[in-house]
Amino acid sequence: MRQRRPATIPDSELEVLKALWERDGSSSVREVTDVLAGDGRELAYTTVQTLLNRLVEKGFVKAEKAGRALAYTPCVSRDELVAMQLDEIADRVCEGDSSPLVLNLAKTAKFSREDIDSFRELLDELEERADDPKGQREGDNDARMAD
Amino acid sequence: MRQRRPATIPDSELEVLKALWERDGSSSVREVTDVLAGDGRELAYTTVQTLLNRLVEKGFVKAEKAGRALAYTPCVSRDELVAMQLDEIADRVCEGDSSPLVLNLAKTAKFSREDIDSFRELLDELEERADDPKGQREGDNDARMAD
DNA sequence: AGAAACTCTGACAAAATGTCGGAGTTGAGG
DNA sequence: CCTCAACTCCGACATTTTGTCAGAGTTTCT
Repeated sequence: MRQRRPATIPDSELEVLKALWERDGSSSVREVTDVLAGDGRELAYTTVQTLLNRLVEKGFVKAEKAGRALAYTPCVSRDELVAMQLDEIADRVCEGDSSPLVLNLAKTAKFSREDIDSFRELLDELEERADDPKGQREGDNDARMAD
Repeated sequence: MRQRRPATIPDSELEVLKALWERDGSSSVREVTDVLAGDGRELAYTTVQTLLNRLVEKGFVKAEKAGRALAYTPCVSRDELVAMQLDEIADRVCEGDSSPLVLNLAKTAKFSREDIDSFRELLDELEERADDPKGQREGDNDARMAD
């Protein structure tokens, strides 16, 4: 039985997931291990493997047979993970209401002019959507990989 | 040694913290226990006490002598906790950049017309501030970061 | 003082985390 | 075909964190 995705990923697992994002497409245990090593994070091969498998159990990563070994691929983009985490917070702390999150975030974070502009656009879009509930656009998954 | 505030509060502790928020001002162990019981969460007195003390260790709650017993008071408001959590996510998942959070949040969450309007206002304010980097002091920040 | 009521300290089992060692498998070389 | 080195997979294990208390201490009331 698939373990429900716990919006809380432990540090070590997150590092591994990031390594997967850092590379493109799927990776083998060895490759991930190397990426981490390159990042100054020296971990035993088996350790990485365990972390990778835990990520699979939790549904964040998918493993497929690729020749002799398994190839691991992230199931969630950074954006999706963020979305989950935010949802989790809204649920746990704010009884599911996410508006407080946005307000809070906007208040404390420091944004650039660009950011502000994107938000404006987003708001326009949201308003339209509110006017026209039928026009729900779904498929624009733009997973942005800053870094 | 004071445990650094881990932006991650376990469920049971969160429930207790919520109970504290639910009441006003400070509360005794007994009172919190009662609030929880009233919420259908039946916990032994000592259990509540432990949770309360852990919250104190973690810096989310403050305990002061009040007569024979200790009076527990939340050190962080719901909003502050939310802010911390958001910060944590930005740090862990987005290398400290919080804009993705807002974008994501805005995209998935469902907002009312009012919400959208408040955001617009907020953006206006932010933009002004960005134009005039010199001193807009908003004194409504009562973030008590004790030790 | 004695009983009641309430608080505080220490304990404990179960689950989550961080990190591997060693068995099993497979292609290359003798 | 057999052996060796390389690599993968299956647990294992020590800590830490979480969830929950029982029993010792202490203060108040009568």
